Amino acid sequence: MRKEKTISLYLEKFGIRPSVQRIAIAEYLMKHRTHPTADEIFAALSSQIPTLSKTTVYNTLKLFAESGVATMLVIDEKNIRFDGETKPHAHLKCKKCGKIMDVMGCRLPRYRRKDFCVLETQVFFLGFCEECMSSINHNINN
Amino acid sequence: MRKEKTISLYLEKFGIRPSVQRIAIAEYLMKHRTHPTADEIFAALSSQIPTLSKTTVYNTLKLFAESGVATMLVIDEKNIRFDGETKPHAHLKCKKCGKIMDVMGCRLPRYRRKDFCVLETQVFFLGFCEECMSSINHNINN
DNA sequence: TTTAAATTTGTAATTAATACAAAAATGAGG
DNA sequence: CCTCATTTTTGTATTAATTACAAATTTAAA
Repeated sequence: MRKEKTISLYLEKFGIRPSVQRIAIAEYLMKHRTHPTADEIFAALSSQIPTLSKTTVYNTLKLFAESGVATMLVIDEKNIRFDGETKPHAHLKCKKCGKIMDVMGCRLPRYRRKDFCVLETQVFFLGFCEECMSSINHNINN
Repeated sequence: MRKEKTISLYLEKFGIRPSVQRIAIAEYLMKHRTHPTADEIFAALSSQIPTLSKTTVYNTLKLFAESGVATMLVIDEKNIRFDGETKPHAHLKCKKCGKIMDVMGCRLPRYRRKDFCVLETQVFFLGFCEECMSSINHNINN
């Protein structure tokens, strides 16, 4: 496939040797903008790659995060999530259903100080999504 | 002690009945601006309250977070941290030593959209603190 | 084809957090 | 001062995400 070739080249740009597993995980991250957990990625890919191991998924995601292919999102108290979009952007998180959404059009704050070297800025807006908001209203009326 | 009285009244304002354990945990959070984990709080208080149980610490911190006495900080991939300062403010986190520091003088971004109700905004600046930066420089020179 | 290095896999271990039920403390009424 | 219901605390057992580690497999180069 042409797509695999593209992802291979992309990974190589970050100094990562492409493998079937790494390509599949990278492709999953790019196609699904759901900020998946390692477990979700494992579940989604294990039919496609039956021998896939959960450890490989963990190792690969760690490698991706360290080399800049993906971002590690520490936003959910249960699991670590991963984001294939590496351009800086903010996130929305629903406090009820846990859904995480991208916010591309919001300028991130800047901060400088001499005794700290800022490399990355993360902005999370926590609240209620539309569906959960209406279900809360419904409950109040009962 | 007078301090306990003050903390009692503070907890009651949030609808929380004061108990020896709750007062001690609230006091710890106010005195120590280190964004401690449940385990750190447990370790620090168990000499003062020998019968203290880790479950109580977890329960109390959850109660505090739900009622607004403290903020739950999901910033570290290992543990949840808690912050007794509830005024909105940003945080710095060192990627090397894991230290978390407050940033009081940085305006948080605002974001509105009709299909989401923002209740809370979290801003994290990740990077290297002064000590870790100099240790990295030192390693490069070796 | 051989061999070393890199990658993947599976299992076991670790550990933060939660569930749950018993024990203890608290507070109101009598 | 008792009694009883409610709240809070405690300890143990469980859950589940992540990591450690070593064996197996794959890859790439000589």
